[in-house]
Parts: sequence; structure tokens; C-alpha cells
Amino acid sequence: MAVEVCICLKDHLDSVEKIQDISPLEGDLEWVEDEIHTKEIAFVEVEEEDNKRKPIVVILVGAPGSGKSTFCDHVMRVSTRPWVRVCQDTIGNGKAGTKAQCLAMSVTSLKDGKSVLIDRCNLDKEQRADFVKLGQSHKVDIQAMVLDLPAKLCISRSVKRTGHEGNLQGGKAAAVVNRMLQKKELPKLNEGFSRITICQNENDVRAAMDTYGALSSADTLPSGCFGEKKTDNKVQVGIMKFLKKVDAPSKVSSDKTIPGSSSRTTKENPTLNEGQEQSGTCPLEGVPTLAFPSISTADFQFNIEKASEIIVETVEEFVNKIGNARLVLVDLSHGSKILSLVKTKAATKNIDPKKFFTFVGDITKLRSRSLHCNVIANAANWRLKPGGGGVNAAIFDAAGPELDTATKKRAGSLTPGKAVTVSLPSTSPLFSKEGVTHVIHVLGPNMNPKRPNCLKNDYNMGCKVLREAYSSLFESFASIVRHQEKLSDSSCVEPDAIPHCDQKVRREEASVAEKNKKFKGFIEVAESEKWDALDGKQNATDCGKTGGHVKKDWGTWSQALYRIAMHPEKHKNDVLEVTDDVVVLNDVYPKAQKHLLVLARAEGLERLADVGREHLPILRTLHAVGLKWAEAFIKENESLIFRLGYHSAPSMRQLHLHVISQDFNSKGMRNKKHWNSFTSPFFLDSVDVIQEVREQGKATLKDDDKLLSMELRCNRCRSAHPNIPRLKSHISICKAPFPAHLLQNNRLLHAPIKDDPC
DNA sequence: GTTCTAGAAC
DNA sequence: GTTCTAGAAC
Repeated sequence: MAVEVCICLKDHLDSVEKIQDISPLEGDLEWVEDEIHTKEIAFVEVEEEDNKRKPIVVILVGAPGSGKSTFCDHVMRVSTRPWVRVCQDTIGNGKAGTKAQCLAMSVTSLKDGKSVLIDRCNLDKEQRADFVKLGQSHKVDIQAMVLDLPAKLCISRSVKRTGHEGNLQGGKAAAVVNRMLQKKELPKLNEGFSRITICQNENDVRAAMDTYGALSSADTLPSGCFGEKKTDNKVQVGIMKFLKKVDAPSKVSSDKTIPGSSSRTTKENPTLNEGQEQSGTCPLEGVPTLAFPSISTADFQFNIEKASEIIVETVEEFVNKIGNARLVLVDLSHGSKILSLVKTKAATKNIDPKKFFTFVGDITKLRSRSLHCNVIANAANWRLKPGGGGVNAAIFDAAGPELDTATKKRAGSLTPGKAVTVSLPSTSPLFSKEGVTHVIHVLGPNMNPKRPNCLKNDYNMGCKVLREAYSSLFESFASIVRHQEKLSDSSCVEPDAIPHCDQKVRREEASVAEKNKKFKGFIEVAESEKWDALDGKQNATDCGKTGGHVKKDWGTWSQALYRIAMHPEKHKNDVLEVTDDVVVLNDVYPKAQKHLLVLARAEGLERLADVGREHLPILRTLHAVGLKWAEAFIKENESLIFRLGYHSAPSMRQLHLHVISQDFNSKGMRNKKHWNSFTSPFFLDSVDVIQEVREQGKATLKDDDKLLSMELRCNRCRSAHPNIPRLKSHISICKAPFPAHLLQNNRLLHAPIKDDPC
């Protein structure tokens, strides 16, 4: 029991008020702490049985706009632990608050047995020291919650906000945030923290919110540094370098007890679990692993001998396509016939036992058997409904209603031979307890006359469908692994530091949709789209390559230009000019006052990636036609300035040159992608493309999607703006000269500059 | 309450 | 490419 010896808050606040009168905001307040001690606010030694109710002090660390208050609000709203938010911006009741007031309030709160969230910037060690000492003197855990978000994001939020408690908003915010970040000093454990959580993007923040939000009075969080960057990027110079989707490397440790955390610490040198059938395997956390049951051999009564052959053959086909990832056939019963058959057949085929092995155990409780599988397969029913017994019932039971809900969002039913991947919400017990991030529902052939779609002993069809089922399953798993590898590669994490930690998983989950979007229509996504097997939308039938690039599989909507290029006579109302080589038309959704497209009419020339030296004549023709139109527009309106160029990765099929005026004054210019596709290096000037193709045989594409999500910067003065409306109001008045590189090599087309008569 | 963004669907 | 819309931000 925490017992107050003596305290008079009023005395403290009186003292604090006096101090405030003579102290600068961030002055040395050590003696306040001493004063507090002399008044003696302390806890009587807390005994072991009460340790669980010990309050904690969480010191937020982050620039204005990093989301400290949002974090506090969320945690206080959802956590059952009593919290007090100590906010310097509000503590002064309208006047500027002081650190001393924050310290005093913290003391009072701890005295009341409440945990404390220190909501102030605390960006350097010195700022944090008093709060650390305070916690130490009261023998409570001091934890740091670092919101190390991109400067650009903090600035954007700060600039935008109105009514901020600390009156830091609008134009001055950017300068303040930048200045503060120059002094940023990430906390270290040796400052006195028992736990440090570093969040570097909004997904990390959400994960941390969940972790702290889940804390009841009795819960504790493991000690250590979570999400630590490999290098301390202390100085964030300027905002230009900060892209919105910065996802810095992280190294996260574990927490087995709190949902929203994950485990790694205990599994560095695992021993084989007794349930493990195959030797030579290592149940390491972090190795992507698919646990799957034998499909169709239980209730669907598929012949076990045939099934085992199909399993091993399909495994053999896939096992080398999934890197270091592992496949594990799981069965609940010891002496399982299917396991022994598969094990024997796998051995005869010399399948690497580290990549494929069998395991006896409950597929929903593998982590507790020291086998961490981030993906599990479910032998589903065609309705994708919970219940029914067997593996399906067990998985839906273990995953909670979250799986049912998430499954419904993905698909309503499943065809035999198909698989559908469902991302498990972090709130699912299977996620939090077992570290399972995805469930792949798979439906095999049914040979049981009492079940739907019985094949009536037609094993020709049955084997075909079962093989297809395993292929779909493994392909879906491979797709997940590929996504994870891409993310790992891009985050530069040390190879041994890629556990399936919660924060990483959340980042991955959040990024999957983005990755899908990036590759939408390409082979990569066609594979992941098989997650949604029933949608029938994956149409990656065209898997050929053109010009060394994966050929894009264009959707219906993206074929409009192609259709016009091939049959301009059917679009007479839309086209402005037709020749044997090109079609000119207004962009249907112009992004500027004048915005034309010059289409190449050659079949098979779908995008810039297809262009080689042999296409130089058509590139020159496109340029010449574009130039002619731009000059005509300039003649009509001398204030217009044009660029001619290509998108590195166009959305529409058929090579097309944009002829676009640089005012970008159009209601069609509506979002960041639009803006950046014409003002970032994603837009390749026609003159440069021609030169590169002539000299190198191809254009250097800049199709990194980071370019399209870059911060919004004026195309003239390069100033940053928080959103499209603000940007548009800026560019409507900005008369700054264009960046120097655009002024060279005729990249910009404009009216002749008249000689100054003076 | 409104504004804005971003993802899903097309 | 757009439209629609949920949800974040304010």
C-alpha cells in the first residue's frame, strides 16, 4: 500500500508559484525537487504484494505536433489503470505552465497511487532529468515514450492546428519545431528509464497506444528499449528531407504478457519442443513460418496416402521459393498417420528439414510449444463460417470474433482449391498471445457424401483440387513473406533484428495495402490478390516481360487511352489531332489550365518502361507535336509556361506525353499524388527522356512511390505546405522563379522574354 | 461540427 | 485514372 507520510499540495503550489515568478521556463529546478523532498512526499516502502499496483511515470518525448496529447488522451480513455496527464500547456490555467508545476502535480498524483503521463516535449536529457529523479525518489518505474515522428509531420500538424493548448500553431510552429528538433536527444536507459518505447511512425504510435491502453493496475511492462534505432539520427535538418512515410529501422524486444506486444527475448536459443516431430529445426521467433493442417483428410475423408503425396510434392515445389521461411504440417494427435507418411516422403525427396517439418500440437497454441508461426492455415468450410468442429472451430475460437469479422471483409465464401488470406487484428487473442498475424483459409476437396460438394470418389478431380488448394495456400504465404522481405530490406534492419515484433507487424500490416496499391495490376499484386481468391479479380494472365520490365496487367479503367489511340475515329469528340503516329486530346481530368496528352499509336508501347532506342523516332514525334501545341497555347496566352514530360509509372495504358501548363490551376488537381506526379522527379521531362534513350537505350524511371507521397512543395519556391488547399492558395500567388534545373535545356517552355526597355 | 486524407472499389 | 467514404485531425 502506498502511504503518504505528509503533503500539503497547496504549500507546494504556493512554493511553485513563487519559484515560477523568478524562474525561467526551463530553469534549473533541482531545488524544487529538494523542497518537495523536505516537505517529504514519499511512499513508504511498498511491499511485494502491492508491487503490482505500483504507479508508473511515463515521460512523453516528442516535438510539438508529434501526438503526445493524443497518446495521453487515448491511454487515459481506454486503460483501466488510473492515470493523470501532467501537461505543461494546461497546468497554468491559461498562463504559461512551468516545469515545477508539472513536478508538483506528478508528486501529488503518485501520492494518490495514480500513474503519471508527463505531457511535455522533454526532448533532451536535461529536460527529462527532474522527472526521472522524481520517479526514482518514489521508487516507481520511469518509462519513456518517444514520439520520434518525421519533422515534416510534426510541423504539418503544428502549422495546421488552431486552439492548441500551448498556443503553438500557425506559422511560428514550423520554426519552433525545427529549432527544437535540432536539440533532440533520444532517451537512454542509463538516464534512469526502466523502459523506453520509440515510435517512428504513426503505426508505431498506434501500437504503443494499444500497449499502454491495455495496462490495468496490475499489469507491468517488460524493461528495455523498444523500437530503438540503430543509429541516433539526432539532428533533423530542415523538413525537405522528410518524406511522409519514413519508416526508420527498429529493433523491438518482447512482451509476452501485454496484448499489443510481442515476444523475442526468450527464444534466442530455443530448445526443441517435445511436441516437435522433426529434428534439425529451430523454432526461432522471427522466421516467417506457416503452420498448416492436413487439408481434407479429416472430415472430408480424402485418402491419406494420396494426400501425403500431394503435400510433399507441393511443398517441394514451393519450399525454395520462400527464402528462409518455413512450412510446418501440424496435427493434433500423436501417432498421426498423415504426419508420418509426409515425414517419410519428405525425407526421400531430401526436402530441407529446416524449411519443412511436421509438428504434433494444437495449431492455435504453437507458441506455447516454442514454435512461433506468424501465419496459420485454416481448413475452412466453404461459407468461411466459424464452428463445425475440427481445426476450423479451434482457430475461430482461439482467434475470437475478430477473425470472423476480418474474414467477412475479405470474402463471403470459398471455392474448393482456393485460399484467402485474412490479416488478424491485433486485438485478436491469436495475434496477441500467439503472434499470428495472418490466417489463410483454405478449402480442399470433399470426399465425404455427408458434406457439401462431394466429389463422389472422383480422385482425378480430388487430387487436382487438393494440389490447387496447397498451391494457393503456399502462394498466399509466399506473398506475405515477400511483403515482409521488402519491408525488411527497406528498413535496413540488421539481419538478426527482424523479429515478428508487434510494432513491425503493425507496420507491415499498415504497409501491405500500400504495397498492394503500388503494385496494383502488376504480377506481384496479382499473387497477393489471390488472398481474395473468390473475388475473381486477379487477372494476371499476361505474365510476359517487355523491355526487361514486368509487364503491367492493365485494369479496364486504365485502357481508355489505349482504346483512343487504336481507334481515334470512335472518339472524334475527344481528339484534337490525329496522325499516323499520334493522337492529341485534352486530359479528361486536367491538372492545370492547359493539359493535353499526346498518345503514341504504336501497339505494344504501353509506357515509358517499354521504350528503347528503336522508339526514338516516336519519342521525337511526340515531343514535336507537344511542342507545337504548347507554343500555340503560349501564343494565345503569354503567361502560360509549359512542361512536356512523362510519368515514370503511368496509371493509364499507352505511352502518352503530358503537355501541361505550370499554373496547376485546375479543380482536377486534388491530391498529393496528382501534385507530386507532375512536380517531383516522378515527372520526366521529354527532353531528358529523349537524351537518355539516345545515350543509354532507355529512360531512367523514378517510380519510387515515396516520390508520390512526398510532402507538398511549391513547384517554384519549393516551400512546404500542409495540405492541397493551402498549397493551391500558395501557388496561385507565388511568383518565385522556377528551380534552376528546370530553366535549363528547354525543360520549361514559355513566351520569349522581352528585353527590358531600360 | 467541418476539412482533409487515404484506402477500397471500380 | 476517379469516386466514395471512413476516420483522423481540427
